Amino acid sequence: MTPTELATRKRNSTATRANLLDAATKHFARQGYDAVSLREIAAEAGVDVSLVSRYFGGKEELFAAVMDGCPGPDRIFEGEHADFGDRISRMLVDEPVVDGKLEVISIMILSASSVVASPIIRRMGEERFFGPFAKWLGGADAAVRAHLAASIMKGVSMDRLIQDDLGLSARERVRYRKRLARVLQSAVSED
Amino acid sequence: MTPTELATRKRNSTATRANLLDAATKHFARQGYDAVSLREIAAEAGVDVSLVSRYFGGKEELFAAVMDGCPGPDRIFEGEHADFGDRISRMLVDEPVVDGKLEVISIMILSASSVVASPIIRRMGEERFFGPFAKWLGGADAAVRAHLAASIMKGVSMDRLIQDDLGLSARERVRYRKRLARVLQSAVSED
DNA sequence: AAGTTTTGTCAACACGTGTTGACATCTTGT
DNA sequence: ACAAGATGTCAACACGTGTTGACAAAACTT
Repeated sequence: MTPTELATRKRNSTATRANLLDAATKHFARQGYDAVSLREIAAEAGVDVSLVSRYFGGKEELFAAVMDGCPGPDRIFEGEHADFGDRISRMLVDEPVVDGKLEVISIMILSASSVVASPIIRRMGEERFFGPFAKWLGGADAAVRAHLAASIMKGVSMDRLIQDDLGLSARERVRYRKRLARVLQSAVSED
Repeated sequence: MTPTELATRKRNSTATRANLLDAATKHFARQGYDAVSLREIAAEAGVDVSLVSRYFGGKEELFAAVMDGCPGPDRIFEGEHADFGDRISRMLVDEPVVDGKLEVISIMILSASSVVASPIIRRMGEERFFGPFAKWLGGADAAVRAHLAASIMKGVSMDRLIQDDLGLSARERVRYRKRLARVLQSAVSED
């Protein structure tokens, strides 16, 4: 199957599979596991619902595939350790929270209440998030520092999901961000 | 209606209303708005589902009533400002997260993804949480400091909801708590 | 060009949901 | 004691869900 065929074919299983995955990622990041119906996802991808079960096995496996494809901490935390607080606070407060690098956090937050998504989140979070994050941090108590920083990040993201402007004025938001930068840096600092 | 009657009557509307409210609070704090069915709540209260609609009007109004009855920040933050970080960190890390004073936070977290519960949370959170919290804190930038501290509290609570032991050993958890205390105190400090 | 496999659509299913109205039973006032 | 109102149960409803199997059309193989 040549690249040309990949683009010109009317029917293309790998392409629709990818479309399904993209649509699922988008919707899960906005509404969470339970609130999203497979029909919404399929409609967004432009295909029938039944293809989800055919290609992924079911809703649960689709969710696992989405989590698997999300950007890991290596893509999120790249940069200097000294800049951590400043860099992440800008990302958390200024960037859109439902797509881009923060997508995976949104999904974790909005799907935490689901009995079926929760175990997947716990497993993936440990394997692909806390583990690499702690390793990236290094030093003493790396796991503790990673978990605390991750908790703070989730909290801020959640408040932005509930209310995008955090219920603060633009001027207040700047002060919020600066304060958050200091707090995050302190959370991961080795002393 | 004498107190004796209140206890001896087989049928007591105010009592069943209270039972319904208690059961709803308990279940919403454990599973969130969407995941809980009215039949579960009614079964826990020992009555039929239809009474929910009769007494509260519907699921949405029941949720609003639950949020209304939850302990406010006055019950959560009572104490000295200098002890804030230490006190709250103990509460967040050591106490059970699904009942007691933290119930309202659990409900906010687990129901944030619901399209119907989210507006109620936003409204109640502002009226009965951030507002009083900021007033309790006092000083410059009180709203900013309150929001940041609340974000951190939610993040930690969420991680405990996903995994009660935070995925840490008992020894690590102690260090996590100490670090969290410092971070929280720094979040609300006035300088 | 015919036959076979892949890819997508459609209809139906079994289930659970919140809500509603009719009915039964307890409680109270006269 | 009897009627009236309050309180609770039951059955059904309309709807949306994830999943499954039969069928149609496209794409590939020979």
